Amino acid sequence: MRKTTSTNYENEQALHEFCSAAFTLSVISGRWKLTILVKLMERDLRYGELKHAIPGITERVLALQLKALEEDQLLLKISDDTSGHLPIYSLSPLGRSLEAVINSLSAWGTTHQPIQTSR
Amino acid sequence: MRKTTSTNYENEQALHEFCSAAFTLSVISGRWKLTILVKLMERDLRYGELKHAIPGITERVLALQLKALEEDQLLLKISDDTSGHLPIYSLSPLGRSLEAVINSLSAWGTTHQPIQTSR
DNA sequence: TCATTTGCTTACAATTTTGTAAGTGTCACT
DNA sequence: AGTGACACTTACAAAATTGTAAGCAAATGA
Repeated sequence: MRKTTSTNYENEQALHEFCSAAFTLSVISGRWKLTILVKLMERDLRYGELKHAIPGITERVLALQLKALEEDQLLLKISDDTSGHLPIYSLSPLGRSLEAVINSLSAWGTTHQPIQTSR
Repeated sequence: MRKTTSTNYENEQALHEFCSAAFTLSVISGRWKLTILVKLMERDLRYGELKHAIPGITERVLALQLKALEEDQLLLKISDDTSGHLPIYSLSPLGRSLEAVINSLSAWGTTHQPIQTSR
């Protein structure tokens, strides 16, 4: 849980108020969030499918990031309680609206990322 | 200094290799980096000017973020050793090339950021 | 029905980032 | 020579994020 009484927290909030880019950044920042969003742009996925689609992510962190994305309304967790069972994660319209932002990030990275030396 | 032997570090590197958006994100992530970049888009500034332009930032963190931005080649630290004295921070062409990305982030934030309740 | 898979949660630890406070060296001015 | 502004650096601490390992309940499949 994050403290709401720290200088750190206050600084972040203040920045969001006078820099909307910083706000956007905070929504997509986090080790695996972008990857999750990109996967969900292709199609809706279940927890386990995400886990397999994202090598290296652990259960704990996947759950955390999904929860954060859900809290920020970028995705919906659809559990059909009446009949079905397994929940499915699906991008919300708000989540889909990030596509342009992600494309912009991708484009810059593709152009400017230094070539990785293979090992 | 960051450890290069941690799982955390390895995960980050791996992500950068297969998601260029994640790479871009890593370059602009950091509490005050965006703000510094935005200020420098307007005009070149000295350390002290940046400090005054960005309320809340501390000397230590300003120095750290400037160093990171410099290492990522987004800005130049120009110290005219021959005659002048005070170093000036100036965006590199690479730094300026981020303008489109930042605009994209700003646009999304402006449209989708929830209204702040004043206090 | 009973083991297995699935979708998580919990307790804990390592790592990373950010903040606090004080100090250092260079330069300018007096 | 002394004082102060400026551009940092250092030692330290707090906070935040990420990773490791295990556990657990509900749903599924045999």
